[in-house]
Amino acid sequence: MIVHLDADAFFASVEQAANSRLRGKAIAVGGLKRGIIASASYEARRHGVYTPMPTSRALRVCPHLIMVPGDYEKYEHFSRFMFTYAYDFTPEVEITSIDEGYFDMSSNRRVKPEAAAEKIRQAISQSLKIWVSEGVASNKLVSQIASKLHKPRGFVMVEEHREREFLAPLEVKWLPGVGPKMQRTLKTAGLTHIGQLSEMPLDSLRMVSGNRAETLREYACARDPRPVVTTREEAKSYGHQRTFNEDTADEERVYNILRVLADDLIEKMRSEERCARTISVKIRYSDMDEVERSESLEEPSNLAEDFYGPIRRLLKKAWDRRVRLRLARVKFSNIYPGFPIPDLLRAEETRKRNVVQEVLSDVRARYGRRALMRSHDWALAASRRVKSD
DNA sequence: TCTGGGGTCCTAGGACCC
DNA sequence: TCTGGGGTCCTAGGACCC
Repeated sequence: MIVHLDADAFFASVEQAANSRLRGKAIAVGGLKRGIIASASYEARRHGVYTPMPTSRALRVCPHLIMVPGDYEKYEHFSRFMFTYAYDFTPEVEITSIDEGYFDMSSNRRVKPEAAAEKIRQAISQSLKIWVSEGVASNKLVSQIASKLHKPRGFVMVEEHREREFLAPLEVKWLPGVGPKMQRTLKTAGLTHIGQLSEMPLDSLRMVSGNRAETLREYACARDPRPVVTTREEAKSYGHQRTFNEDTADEERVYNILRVLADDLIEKMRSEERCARTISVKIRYSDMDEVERSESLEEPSNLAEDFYGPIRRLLKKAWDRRVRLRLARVKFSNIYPGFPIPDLLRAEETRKRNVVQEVLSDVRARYGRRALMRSHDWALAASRRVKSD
Protein backbone atom coordinates (compact mmCIF):
# COMPACT_ATOMS: atom_id res chain seq x y z
CA MET A 1 0.00 0.00 0.00
CA ILE A 2 1.12 3.52 -0.78
CA VAL A 3 0.64 6.59 1.36
CA HIS A 4 0.57 10.06 -0.17
CA LEU A 5 1.40 12.90 2.17
CA ASP A 6 0.43 16.44 1.30
CA ALA A 7 1.01 19.41 3.61
CA ASP A 8 -1.94 21.73 4.18
CA ALA A 9 -1.43 25.35 3.04
CA PHE A 10 2.26 24.64 3.40
CA PHE A 11 3.99 28.03 3.08
CA ALA A 12 1.33 29.87 5.07
CA SER A 13 1.31 27.16 7.76
CA VAL A 14 5.08 27.31 8.12
CA GLU A 15 4.89 31.06 8.63
CA GLN A 16 2.23 30.60 11.27
CA ALA A 17 4.29 27.88 12.96
CA ALA A 18 7.36 30.11 12.99
CA ASN A 19 5.54 33.20 14.26
CA SER A 20 2.84 32.71 16.88
CA ARG A 21 1.39 36.16 16.23
CA LEU A 22 0.28 34.96 12.79
CA ARG A 23 -1.64 31.97 14.12
CA GLY A 24 -5.38 32.04 13.75
CA LYS A 25 -5.15 34.94 11.32
CA ALA A 26 -5.82 35.47 7.66
CA ILE A 27 -2.32 35.42 6.18
CA ALA A 28 -0.88 34.66 2.77
CA VAL A 29 2.54 34.13 1.28
CA GLY A 30 3.19 35.67 -2.10
CA GLY A 31 4.39 38.60 -4.13
CA LEU A 32 3.61 41.91 -2.53
CA LYS A 33 3.48 44.26 -5.46
CA ARG A 34 2.50 42.65 -8.74
CA GLY A 35 2.48 39.14 -7.42
CA ILE A 36 0.02 36.39 -6.77
CA ILE A 37 -0.92 34.38 -3.70
CA ALA A 38 1.37 31.36 -3.43
CA SER A 39 -0.27 30.02 -0.29
CA ALA A 40 -3.15 31.23 1.89
CA SER A 41 -3.99 30.20 5.45
CA TYR A 42 -7.38 28.57 5.95
CA GLU A 43 -8.52 31.69 7.80
CA ALA A 44 -7.71 33.69 4.64
CA ARG A 45 -9.49 31.15 2.45
CA ARG A 46 -12.66 31.68 4.45
CA HIS A 47 -12.53 35.27 3.26
CA GLY A 48 -12.24 34.23 -0.36
CA VAL A 49 -8.45 34.27 -0.79
CA TYR A 50 -7.18 31.48 -3.05
CA THR A 51 -4.08 30.61 -5.01
CA PRO A 52 -3.06 31.79 -7.53
CA MET A 53 -5.12 34.95 -7.09
CA PRO A 54 -3.40 38.27 -7.79
CA THR A 55 -2.31 39.83 -4.51
CA SER A 56 -4.06 43.09 -5.33
CA ARG A 57 -7.36 41.28 -5.67
CA ALA A 58 -6.77 39.25 -2.51
CA LEU A 59 -6.31 42.49 -0.55
CA ARG A 60 -9.55 43.78 -2.01
CA VAL A 61 -11.61 40.77 -0.96
CA CYS A 62 -9.84 40.53 2.40
CA PRO A 63 -8.50 43.95 3.49
CA HIS A 64 -7.11 42.67 6.81
CA LEU A 65 -5.06 39.98 5.03
CA ILE A 66 -1.48 39.84 6.33
CA MET A 67 0.95 39.37 3.45
CA VAL A 68 4.21 37.58 4.24
CA PRO A 69 7.08 37.49 1.73
CA GLY A 70 8.21 33.95 0.89
CA ASP A 71 11.24 32.45 2.62
CA TYR A 72 12.05 29.34 0.62
CA GLU A 73 14.99 28.28 2.75
CA LYS A 74 12.71 28.10 5.73
CA TYR A 75 10.22 26.02 3.76
CA GLU A 76 12.90 23.64 2.58
CA HIS A 77 14.06 23.22 6.15
CA PHE A 78 10.55 22.34 7.31
CA SER A 79 10.12 20.08 4.29
CA ARG A 80 13.22 18.01 5.03
CA PHE A 81 12.19 17.67 8.65
CA MET A 82 8.68 16.62 7.67
CA PHE A 83 9.82 13.75 5.47
CA THR A 84 12.17 12.31 8.08
CA TYR A 85 9.08 10.96 9.83
CA ALA A 86 8.18 8.90 6.77
CA TYR A 87 11.66 7.38 6.76
CA ASP A 88 10.95 6.06 10.24
CA PHE A 89 8.60 3.57 8.64
CA THR A 90 10.07 2.78 5.24
CA PRO A 91 13.12 3.62 3.14
CA GLU A 92 10.93 3.83 0.07
CA VAL A 93 10.07 7.50 0.05
CA GLU A 94 9.59 9.66 -3.02
CA ILE A 95 9.60 13.37 -2.42
CA THR A 96 7.76 14.86 -5.38
CA SER A 97 7.73 18.52 -4.38
CA ILE A 98 8.49 20.68 -1.39
CA ASP A 99 5.22 19.73 0.30
CA GLU A 100 4.24 16.37 -1.20
CA GLY A 101 5.56 12.87 -1.26
CA TYR A 102 4.74 9.16 -1.43
CA PHE A 103 5.91 6.33 0.72
CA ASP A 104 5.53 2.67 -0.01
CA MET A 105 4.58 0.62 3.03
CA SER A 106 4.63 -2.76 1.23
CA SER A 107 7.97 -3.76 2.72
CA ASN A 108 6.92 -2.95 6.28
CA ARG A 109 4.71 -5.78 7.53
CA ARG A 110 4.85 -4.84 11.18
CA VAL A 111 2.95 -1.59 10.88
CA LYS A 112 -0.31 -1.11 9.01
CA PRO A 113 -0.10 1.72 6.50
CA GLU A 114 -3.01 3.60 8.06
CA ALA A 115 -1.34 3.38 11.49
CA ALA A 116 1.94 4.68 10.09
CA ALA A 117 0.13 7.51 8.35
CA GLU A 118 -1.62 8.48 11.57
CA LYS A 119 1.64 8.45 13.57
CA ILE A 120 3.42 10.54 10.96
CA ARG A 121 0.63 13.08 10.87
CA GLN A 122 0.65 13.45 14.66
CA ALA A 123 4.44 13.64 14.83
CA ILE A 124 4.60 16.36 12.20
CA SER A 125 1.84 18.31 13.89
CA GLN A 126 3.50 18.12 17.33
CA SER A 127 7.05 18.87 16.28
CA LEU A 128 6.54 21.28 13.39
CA LYS A 129 3.14 22.79 14.25
CA ILE A 130 1.87 22.19 10.74
CA TRP A 131 -0.74 19.76 9.47
CA VAL A 132 -0.68 17.31 6.61
CA SER A 133 -3.36 15.35 4.80
CA GLU A 134 -2.84 11.77 3.76
CA GLY A 135 -4.29 9.23 1.40
CA VAL A 136 -3.71 5.48 1.48
CA ALA A 137 -4.33 3.27 -1.52
CA SER A 138 -2.84 0.51 -3.62
CA ASN A 139 -1.18 2.90 -6.07
CA LYS A 140 0.18 6.40 -6.41
CA LEU A 141 -2.65 7.83 -8.45
CA VAL A 142 -5.38 6.85 -6.04
CA SER A 143 -3.43 7.72 -2.90
CA GLN A 144 -2.66 11.17 -4.24
CA ILE A 145 -6.27 11.94 -5.04
CA ALA A 146 -7.34 10.50 -1.69
CA SER A 147 -4.97 12.77 0.21
CA LYS A 148 -6.36 15.88 -1.42
CA LEU A 149 -10.03 14.99 -1.08
CA HIS A 150 -10.62 16.00 2.53
CA LYS A 151 -8.12 18.75 3.20
CA PRO A 152 -7.10 20.05 5.67
CA ARG A 153 -6.03 17.38 8.16
CA GLY A 154 -7.67 14.84 5.93
CA PHE A 155 -7.20 11.12 5.96
CA VAL A 156 -8.75 8.89 3.32
CA MET A 157 -8.10 5.22 2.89
CA VAL A 158 -9.25 3.43 -0.24
CA GLU A 159 -9.67 -0.30 0.19
CA GLU A 160 -8.14 -2.58 -2.38
CA HIS A 161 -10.50 -3.39 -5.28
CA ARG A 162 -12.64 -0.36 -4.48
CA GLU A 163 -10.40 2.13 -6.27
CA ARG A 164 -12.59 2.42 -9.33
CA GLU A 165 -15.76 3.17 -7.43
CA PHE A 166 -13.82 5.70 -5.38
CA LEU A 167 -12.74 7.60 -8.49
CA ALA A 168 -15.92 7.25 -10.54
CA PRO A 169 -17.98 10.11 -9.01
CA LEU A 170 -15.07 12.60 -9.06
CA GLU A 171 -14.66 15.28 -11.70
CA VAL A 172 -12.10 14.60 -14.43
CA LYS A 173 -9.89 17.45 -13.23
CA TRP A 174 -8.76 15.29 -10.33
CA LEU A 175 -6.74 13.15 -12.72
CA PRO A 176 -3.12 14.18 -13.21
CA GLY A 177 -2.61 15.68 -16.64
CA VAL A 178 -6.13 17.06 -16.85
CA GLY A 179 -5.79 20.83 -16.60
CA PRO A 180 -8.20 23.56 -17.65
CA LYS A 181 -7.68 22.89 -21.35
CA MET A 182 -8.21 19.12 -21.27
CA GLN A 183 -11.15 19.56 -18.93
CA ARG A 184 -12.84 21.84 -21.48
CA THR A 185 -12.09 19.43 -24.29
CA LEU A 186 -13.62 16.53 -22.39
CA LYS A 187 -16.62 18.57 -21.34
CA THR A 188 -17.36 19.39 -24.97
CA ALA A 189 -17.73 15.66 -25.50
CA GLY A 190 -20.01 15.42 -22.48
CA LEU A 191 -17.33 13.89 -20.27
CA THR A 192 -17.27 15.51 -16.85
CA HIS A 193 -16.66 12.65 -14.42
CA ILE A 194 -14.02 9.99 -14.11
CA GLY A 195 -16.56 7.18 -14.24
CA GLN A 196 -17.59 8.23 -17.74
CA LEU A 197 -14.00 8.01 -18.91
CA SER A 198 -13.57 4.54 -17.50
CA GLU A 199 -16.62 3.26 -19.35
CA MET A 200 -15.92 4.89 -22.66
CA PRO A 201 -14.57 2.73 -25.51
CA LEU A 202 -10.94 3.56 -26.11
CA ASP A 203 -11.51 4.43 -29.77
CA SER A 204 -14.15 7.00 -28.92
CA LEU A 205 -11.93 8.47 -26.23
CA ARG A 206 -9.14 8.74 -28.77
CA MET A 207 -11.37 10.88 -30.97
CA VAL A 208 -11.71 13.32 -28.09
CA SER A 209 -8.31 13.38 -26.47
CA GLY A 210 -5.92 12.00 -29.09
CA ASN A 211 -2.89 10.14 -27.85
CA ARG A 212 -3.64 11.06 -24.28
CA ALA A 213 -6.54 8.61 -24.38
CA GLU A 214 -4.58 5.56 -23.20
CA THR A 215 -3.21 7.17 -20.05
CA LEU A 216 -6.51 8.85 -19.34
CA ARG A 217 -8.30 5.55 -19.63
CA GLU A 218 -5.82 3.74 -17.42
CA TYR A 219 -6.03 6.40 -14.74
CA ALA A 220 -9.82 6.53 -14.92
CA CYS A 221 -9.84 2.77 -14.30
CA ALA A 222 -7.58 3.40 -11.29
CA ARG A 223 -4.67 1.62 -12.88
CA ASP A 224 -1.23 3.12 -12.24
CA PRO A 225 1.92 1.05 -12.62
CA ARG A 226 4.33 3.81 -11.54
CA PRO A 227 6.57 2.63 -8.72
CA VAL A 228 7.61 4.75 -5.76
CA VAL A 229 11.06 5.94 -6.69
CA THR A 230 13.58 6.59 -3.95
CA THR A 231 16.37 8.33 -5.79
CA ARG A 232 16.01 11.98 -6.61
CA GLU A 233 16.51 12.79 -10.26
CA GLU A 234 18.93 15.52 -11.18
CA ALA A 235 17.61 18.80 -12.51
CA LYS A 236 17.13 18.99 -16.27
CA SER A 237 17.07 22.76 -16.39
CA TYR A 238 17.84 25.79 -14.27
CA GLY A 239 15.78 28.95 -14.58
CA HIS A 240 15.10 32.26 -12.93
CA GLN A 241 12.58 34.90 -13.81
CA ARG A 242 11.73 38.36 -12.58
CA THR A 243 8.57 40.42 -12.80
CA PHE A 244 9.47 44.10 -12.85
CA ASN A 245 7.88 46.57 -10.46
CA GLU A 246 6.69 48.52 -13.48
CA ASP A 247 6.64 47.57 -17.15
CA THR A 248 9.82 48.69 -18.84
CA ALA A 249 11.03 49.68 -22.29
CA ASP A 250 14.67 49.88 -21.21
CA GLU A 251 16.61 47.11 -22.96
CA GLU A 252 19.83 47.76 -21.06
CA ARG A 253 18.02 47.44 -17.78
CA VAL A 254 16.38 44.17 -18.78
CA TYR A 255 19.71 42.84 -19.99
CA ASN A 256 21.37 43.70 -16.69
CA ILE A 257 18.62 41.97 -14.73
CA LEU A 258 18.97 38.87 -16.92
CA ARG A 259 22.70 38.89 -16.22
CA VAL A 260 22.14 38.96 -12.48
CA LEU A 261 19.64 36.10 -12.77
CA ALA A 262 22.08 34.17 -14.96
CA ASP A 263 24.99 34.74 -12.56
CA ASP A 264 22.92 33.18 -9.84
CA LEU A 265 22.11 30.12 -11.95
CA ILE A 266 25.72 29.74 -13.03
CA GLU A 267 26.85 29.75 -9.44
CA LYS A 268 24.30 27.07 -8.66
CA MET A 269 25.38 24.94 -11.63
CA ARG A 270 29.00 25.25 -10.62
CA SER A 271 28.28 24.22 -7.05
CA GLU A 272 26.59 21.12 -8.46
CA GLU A 273 29.41 20.51 -10.93
CA ARG A 274 27.18 20.79 -13.93
CA CYS A 275 27.16 22.86 -17.05
CA ALA A 276 24.62 23.80 -19.69
CA ARG A 277 24.60 23.96 -23.43
CA THR A 278 21.31 25.69 -24.23
CA ILE A 279 20.31 29.18 -23.18
CA SER A 280 16.75 30.48 -23.40
CA VAL A 281 15.44 33.96 -22.86
CA LYS A 282 11.73 34.47 -22.40
CA ILE A 283 9.93 37.77 -22.18
CA ARG A 284 6.39 38.64 -21.21
CA TYR A 285 4.93 41.80 -22.67
CA SER A 286 2.66 44.08 -20.70
CA ASP A 287 -0.28 42.46 -22.52
CA MET A 288 0.85 39.02 -21.17
CA ASP A 289 1.92 37.79 -24.60
CA GLU A 290 5.04 35.65 -24.24
CA VAL A 291 7.96 34.92 -26.54
CA GLU A 292 10.89 32.61 -25.95
CA ARG A 293 14.10 32.35 -27.97
CA SER A 294 16.91 29.91 -27.41
CA GLU A 295 20.30 28.94 -28.75
CA SER A 296 22.89 26.30 -28.02
CA LEU A 297 26.61 26.61 -27.40
CA GLU A 298 28.98 24.33 -29.24
CA GLU A 299 30.02 22.82 -25.95
CA PRO A 300 28.41 22.95 -22.53
CA SER A 301 29.79 25.59 -20.22
CA ASN A 302 29.41 27.05 -16.78
CA LEU A 303 31.54 30.10 -17.39
CA ALA A 304 29.54 33.29 -17.09
CA GLU A 305 31.27 34.96 -20.02
CA ASP A 306 30.01 32.26 -22.40
CA PHE A 307 26.40 33.15 -21.60
CA TYR A 308 26.32 36.93 -21.72
CA GLY A 309 26.61 37.24 -25.51
CA PRO A 310 23.80 34.78 -26.23
CA ILE A 311 21.59 36.40 -23.59
CA ARG A 312 21.97 39.78 -25.22
CA ARG A 313 21.29 38.35 -28.69
CA LEU A 314 18.29 36.36 -27.55
CA LEU A 315 16.77 39.34 -25.75
CA LYS A 316 17.00 41.42 -28.93
CA LYS A 317 15.61 38.57 -31.01
CA ALA A 318 12.66 37.93 -28.71
CA TRP A 319 11.73 41.58 -28.17
CA ASP A 320 10.48 42.44 -31.63
CA ARG A 321 7.34 44.35 -30.69
CA ARG A 322 7.36 47.95 -29.53
CA VAL A 323 5.62 46.99 -26.32
CA ARG A 324 6.90 47.25 -22.75
CA LEU A 325 7.92 44.18 -20.81
CA ARG A 326 6.60 43.03 -17.47
CA LEU A 327 8.78 39.95 -17.04
CA ALA A 328 12.01 38.40 -18.26
CA ARG A 329 13.37 34.94 -17.72
CA VAL A 330 16.61 33.12 -18.39
CA LYS A 331 16.81 29.36 -18.51
CA PHE A 332 19.68 26.91 -18.98
CA SER A 333 18.93 23.46 -20.27
CA ASN A 334 20.73 20.55 -21.94
CA ILE A 335 22.57 19.95 -18.70
CA TYR A 336 25.77 17.91 -18.60
CA PRO A 337 28.12 16.93 -15.85
CA GLY A 338 30.90 19.48 -15.90
CA PHE A 339 33.91 20.11 -13.82
CA PRO A 340 34.13 23.76 -12.82
CA ILE A 341 37.26 25.18 -14.32
CA PRO A 342 37.64 27.78 -11.53
CA ASP A 343 38.38 24.96 -9.09
CA LEU A 344 41.27 23.83 -11.20
CA LEU A 345 42.45 27.42 -11.40
CA ARG A 346 42.23 27.77 -7.64
CA ALA A 347 44.39 24.71 -7.22
CA GLU A 348 46.83 26.42 -9.48
CA GLU A 349 47.16 29.28 -7.02
CA THR A 350 48.10 26.93 -4.24
CA ARG A 351 50.89 24.40 -4.04
CA LYS A 352 50.54 22.54 -7.28
CA ARG A 353 51.05 25.47 -9.56
CA ASN A 354 53.19 23.88 -12.23
CA VAL A 355 51.46 20.51 -12.23
CA VAL A 356 48.06 22.07 -12.81
CA GLN A 357 49.55 24.36 -15.38
CA GLU A 358 50.78 21.32 -17.23
CA VAL A 359 47.45 19.59 -16.98
CA LEU A 360 45.62 22.62 -18.23
CA SER A 361 47.88 23.36 -21.14
CA ASP A 362 47.85 19.71 -22.07
CA VAL A 363 44.07 19.67 -22.24
CA ARG A 364 43.95 22.98 -24.04
CA ALA A 365 46.47 21.83 -26.59
CA ARG A 366 44.71 18.59 -27.24
CA TYR A 367 41.06 19.53 -27.13
CA GLY A 368 40.67 23.26 -26.66
CA ARG A 369 39.44 25.14 -23.63
CA ARG A 370 35.88 23.96 -23.74
CA ALA A 371 36.89 20.34 -23.78
CA LEU A 372 37.68 20.60 -20.10
CA MET A 373 34.00 20.50 -19.44
CA ARG A 374 33.11 17.97 -22.06
CA SER A 375 35.66 15.52 -20.69
CA HIS A 376 34.33 15.75 -17.19
CA ASP A 377 35.74 12.44 -16.07
CA TRP A 378 39.09 13.24 -17.50
CA ALA A 379 39.25 16.59 -15.73
CA LEU A 380 38.17 14.98 -12.49
CA ALA A 381 40.89 12.34 -12.80
CA ALA A 382 43.41 15.05 -13.59
CA SER A 383 42.51 17.01 -10.51
CA ARG A 384 42.77 13.91 -8.33
CA ARG A 385 46.14 13.18 -9.81
CA VAL A 386 47.19 16.70 -8.95
CA LYS A 387 45.96 16.36 -5.40
CA SER A 388 47.79 13.10 -4.83
CA ASP A 389 51.03 14.29 -6.35
C1' DT B 1 -3.66 48.84 -9.98
C1' DC B 2 -5.58 41.24 -12.09
C1' DT B 3 -2.52 37.55 -13.56
C1' DG B 4 4.59 34.55 -9.65
C1' DG B 5 8.26 31.38 -9.87
C1' DG B 6 10.13 26.92 -10.03
C1' DG B 7 9.89 23.08 -12.98
C1' DT B 8 8.61 18.66 -16.56
C1' DC B 9 6.95 16.65 -20.73
C1' DC B 10 5.19 16.60 -25.44
C1' DT B 11 4.66 18.03 -30.28
C1' DA B 12 5.87 19.73 -34.69
C1' DG B 13 8.56 21.56 -38.40
C1' DG B 14 13.02 22.29 -40.55
C1' DA B 15 17.91 21.09 -41.18
C1' DC B 16 20.88 17.63 -41.97
C1' DC B 17 22.76 12.93 -42.61
C1' DC B 18 22.90 8.40 -44.75
C1' DT C 1 16.59 14.91 -64.17
C1' DC C 2 13.76 12.12 -59.88
C1' DT C 3 12.53 13.28 -55.33
C1' DG C 4 12.08 7.88 -50.48
C1' DG C 5 12.54 7.15 -45.73
C1' DG C 6 14.56 6.67 -41.20
C1' DG C 7 16.96 9.00 -37.62
C1' DT C 8 18.66 12.88 -34.84
C1' DC C 9 19.23 17.53 -33.43
C1' DC C 10 17.51 22.15 -32.83
C1' DT C 11 14.04 25.60 -31.89
C1' DA C 12 9.39 27.31 -30.52
C1' DG C 13 5.31 26.79 -28.26
C1' DG C 14 1.86 24.80 -25.24
C1' DA C 15 -0.12 22.14 -21.40
C1' DC C 16 0.48 20.90 -16.99
C1' DC C 17 2.13 20.48 -11.94
C1' DC C 18 3.13 22.45 -7.22
